[in-house]
Parts: sequence; structure tokens; C-alpha cells
Amino acid sequence: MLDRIRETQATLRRAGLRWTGPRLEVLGCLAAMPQHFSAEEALEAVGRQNGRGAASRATVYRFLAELERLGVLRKVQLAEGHSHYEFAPRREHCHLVCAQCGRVEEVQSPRLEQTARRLAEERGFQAQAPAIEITVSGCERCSRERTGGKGRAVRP
Amino acid sequence: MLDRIRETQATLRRAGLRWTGPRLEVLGCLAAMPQHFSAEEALEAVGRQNGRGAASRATVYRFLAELERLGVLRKVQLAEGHSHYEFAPRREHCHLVCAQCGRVEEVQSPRLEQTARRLAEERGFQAQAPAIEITVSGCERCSRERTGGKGRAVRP
DNA sequence: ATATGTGCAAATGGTTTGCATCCTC
DNA sequence: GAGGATGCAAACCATTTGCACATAT
Repeated sequence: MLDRIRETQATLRRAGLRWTGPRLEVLGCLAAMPQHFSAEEALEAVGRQNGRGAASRATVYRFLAELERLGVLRKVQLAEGHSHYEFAPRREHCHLVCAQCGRVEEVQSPRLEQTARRLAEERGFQAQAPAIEITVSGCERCSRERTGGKGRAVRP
Repeated sequence: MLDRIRETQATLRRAGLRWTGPRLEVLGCLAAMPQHFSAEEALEAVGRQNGRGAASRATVYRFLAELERLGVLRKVQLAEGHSHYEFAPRREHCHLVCAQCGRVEEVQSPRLEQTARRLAEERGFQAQAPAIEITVSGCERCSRERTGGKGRAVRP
């Protein structure tokens, strides 16, 4: 995790951006977050960190956007209403998303990825590292819990 | 297009829901919209239709949600900030989305779909009709237009 | 007759922005 | 010292909701 911080610091420096206290705090939190997180979740984590928040809402949002532009983070369309980020993956993977409960599972399937890449290429899209989201109508956990017949859950 | 309206009317009736003026207007507009549309776009279309709007914002949003629940429409995660709908496709297809300009292209690839379905199944997800979104970093149109070196565009 | 649908306007929730101030390079 | 970075609060934008009124069945 520490190397991730150092790495990012170097990336920022290389881009001529500054290395500040709030940025360090935020990055530290990000490194300790689950695989996918929303800006709001990151903000919450930062806030918990030490008393009254190590970085303001604006700073968190702006920094996340910056990191995305730098290629450190990647934005993924998992839920509606708010976007999620993940660290730019070293190894290709795609997301299985349950439309009902929002659960996300990462899977690797070279075959699927190759097929997708080829497809994109054929249509004139840049196909180096396509992000693949597969949204399905339900998952086993859902149907197990849907004993009571609840609707769709909320938080991923 | 007319059959789509009649069909939907029948679906509503079957579900015990009412067939009202505003709903007819909205549905008429939807049938004439491009393949993918946002709630706001639908609202705008309805507004243009005849003078001062055939259905209120609330009605449009509520009706779209209703149609989704009935399986007439499907929600697709194309852009961030707002969701898009499409009529529930008769034939499976997936979306190639350009992250830069937001352009969306529909493609059919039985092979990709089968691979995805199998993958989802293996992980315990319901795999009848998975929605597949492939987001790529750029498309030919983008790179052609990026002569001036603009950033990322906005509207799909 | 009665549950459903509608419109309005206000509330919500995530995200962005203007501006004065601060701090890294 | 200068320009990037921060914080605050207000602004934004898509979407949702409460409530009184209208209407399809």
C-alpha cells in the first residue's frame, strides 16, 4: 500500500502537481478502501481518519478527478446516482453487477476480454483496455434473501 | 411504432394500471426517440410536442420507472450523471461506449454474449439476459476530431 | 366510488464551482 | 513570489416526494 502512495506521489510530481497534506491523507485512505469506492465513501473515510476530517469535500472530489485524469484511478459505472472508482487495474478484469442488490464481483476472463477487444477494434474503437460491465438481473444471494419478497436493495 | 404503443397499452392493462392521456403522449414521444434516451430528453420531447408540455416532469419520471418495472424499458448505464433507457431489446445486444465522447454503438455478438452468460452463471448470477457494456478509451471519430486537442466532450 | 395518476413545488443527494486564503515549489 | 491547492458555502442538476386535485375504471 505504501508503494502505491509513493508511486502516486511520483506520478503527481512528474505531472507538475503538488504534494500536499490533504492529498497524502486522501491517498492513504484510498489505499485502505475496498476495491470499489464512491467519492462519498472516500470522503467519509477521510473524515473518520482524524477527528474533523483531513480534507474537505471539495478537495476529495477534486483530487479524485485529478487522479483519474492521471490514470491512477479508473471510473467504473457500477451503480446509478453516483460513480465509483477503482485503482487502475494492473491486470484486466471485468465486473459482474447484480441489478437487484448492487453486488459487484470482479472476474477475469481472458476469453471474454479478447472477444470484447476484437469486437471494439472491428468497430473502430480503441481497444487496448476496455472496461467490461456485465449487469445481470439477480444473483444467488438476492434470491436467497428475497424470502420476504423485498424490492431492489440500495447500497452496493 | 404504433404497435409498440398498443402493445404497451395492453401490458399496462394487464398489470391493472391505467391508460391516461399523459401516458399516451409520453409513450408516443418515446417511440419516436433515438435508440437511447435519458429521462430529461424524454421530458424535453414531451414538452416540445404541443405547446406547454403534455406531461409534467414528475409524470415522465414516474412513468419511465413504471415502464422499466414492467419490462417495457431497460435502464442502461451509459453516461455518468444521468441514466439512459432503451426499449427492451428483442434481440440481445451490447453497447460499445466511448469514454471520451460518449458515443454509443450497439453491436451483436452471440459469442461475446454466450461467454458472458456462461461466466455469470459460473459465479451464481442469473444469466438469462445480461446487459453488457464495453467502455473504451476512445473511438475513431474522437481521434479524428481531436485535431485541436480538446478534452472529453459532454453529451452522448 | 375509489384507488390511481397528475401537477406543482419543495426536498434530496451527489457533484461542482466562485472566491478568498494558504502553502508548495 | 506566484500559481497551484484548499475550504467554505452556495450553486447545480437529475431525480424524488408530499400533498391536494383530477380521472380512469
